[in-house]
Amino acid sequence: MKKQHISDAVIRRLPRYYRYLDELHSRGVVRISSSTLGRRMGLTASQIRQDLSCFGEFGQQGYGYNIVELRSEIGHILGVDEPRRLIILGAGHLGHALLQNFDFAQGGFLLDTAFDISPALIGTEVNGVVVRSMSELDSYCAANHPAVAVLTVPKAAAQELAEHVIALGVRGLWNFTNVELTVDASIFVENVHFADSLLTLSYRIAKEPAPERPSL
Amino acid sequence: MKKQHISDAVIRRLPRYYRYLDELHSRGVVRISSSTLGRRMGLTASQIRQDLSCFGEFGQQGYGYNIVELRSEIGHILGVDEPRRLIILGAGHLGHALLQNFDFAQGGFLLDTAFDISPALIGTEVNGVVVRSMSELDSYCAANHPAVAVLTVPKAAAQELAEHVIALGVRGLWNFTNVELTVDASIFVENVHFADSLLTLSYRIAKEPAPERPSL
DNA sequence: TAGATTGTTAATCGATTAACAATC
DNA sequence: TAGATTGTTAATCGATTAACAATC
Repeated sequence: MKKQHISDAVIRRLPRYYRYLDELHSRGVVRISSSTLGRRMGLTASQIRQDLSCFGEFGQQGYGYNIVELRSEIGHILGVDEPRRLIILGAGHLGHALLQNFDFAQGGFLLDTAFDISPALIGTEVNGVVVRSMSELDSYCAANHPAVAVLTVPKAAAQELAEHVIALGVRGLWNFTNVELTVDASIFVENVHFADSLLTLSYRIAKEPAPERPSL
Repeated sequence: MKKQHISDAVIRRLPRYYRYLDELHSRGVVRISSSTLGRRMGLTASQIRQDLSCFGEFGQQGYGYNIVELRSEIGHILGVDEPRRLIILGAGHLGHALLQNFDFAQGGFLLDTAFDISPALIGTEVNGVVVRSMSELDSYCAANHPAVAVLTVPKAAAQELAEHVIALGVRGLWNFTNVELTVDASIFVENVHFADSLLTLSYRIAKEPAPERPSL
């Protein structure tokens, strides 16, 4: 039975399912039951069935789930088949690394432009994406209506730039800066806080005594 | 009252507290109550007091929390005052970006070496950190006992390399590759799955109809 | 002192797990 | 058909919120 409200916990598991089904598919697996998938992913079969039931009925009694079909359904739920335009703000080391390594198209995003203020970067092309001057940002947005902006600028520039692109119609921010952005509730913000992530690792290591190390 | 088991939800809020208290401190704020902090961070006062009470009693009735003191207590809980050695595996675009932008020392990590297999990178120095050949990995670990390895290698190399450094005594993995690592339960893995993160943004945008755009 | 705010206990809410009838 | 496995309802567990006595 389709649900009205989907919890954050469920939403965050969807990409994992998507990724894992992809891998199973590439290994030639055709179908899978919730119990097998659960065992493999470290989840309970109940949880998987509950999660999926938020969005519809994708399985078949006695058979399980067809992998290609379920993967495509989840992709649809995640919106990968509705291409949306995305821009990168800041083509420094991190922005550059994303341009080089990350497959935006696979997530359903169209990317053709990054923006920066550095004269050394403006006009260069990375992996088929042109770096333009921030001064062209307004006209680009007016013409292309990007839905998402990636914030890979210095911390100090983040809040102001975020407000600027929101005014230009951007609906979601992928925030790599180490600041808590303050924006209207209608704007979607997904934070990638490296420092926070590493500190959780630090905590776990600090808490757990080191196991006996076999003498080297 | 100190708690035995700390939930994951609490652990993930600690770095946020730490970061926010830092910001308040740098703005010259000396003390704060749980209700004010909650309002600012979008949490309830109850939750903050519950979270902190897992680790001890850091406040004072009628006064609230001293910011410098609380920040230092949380830093201690997170283990930032117990320096631990860290290595970067893979000095490509992403590893390079981390070397350039990320302050490992602030999280209590000592970093002096990255490893790569590319002859073009081996021997170069980035931000004071030397890139060495993977062939030196074993002897480096035997001599320096790094606690954490950052995985910024291609997907295909991740699992094998993870197992290798675990055998060399590494206790935590900061995994930037888009694979689910399979390792012993005693090893701490913190995943930074860019694709998963962006897909949650995609989902939210796909689900919520675009608001009326003021005509441009 | 009086007001403010803590740490903690109790109540509520939501998410996960278990159970099972339906059915492929 | 018989066995397997779904989707869903009910039970359990855990996390968040509310309430309040203690006390600075």
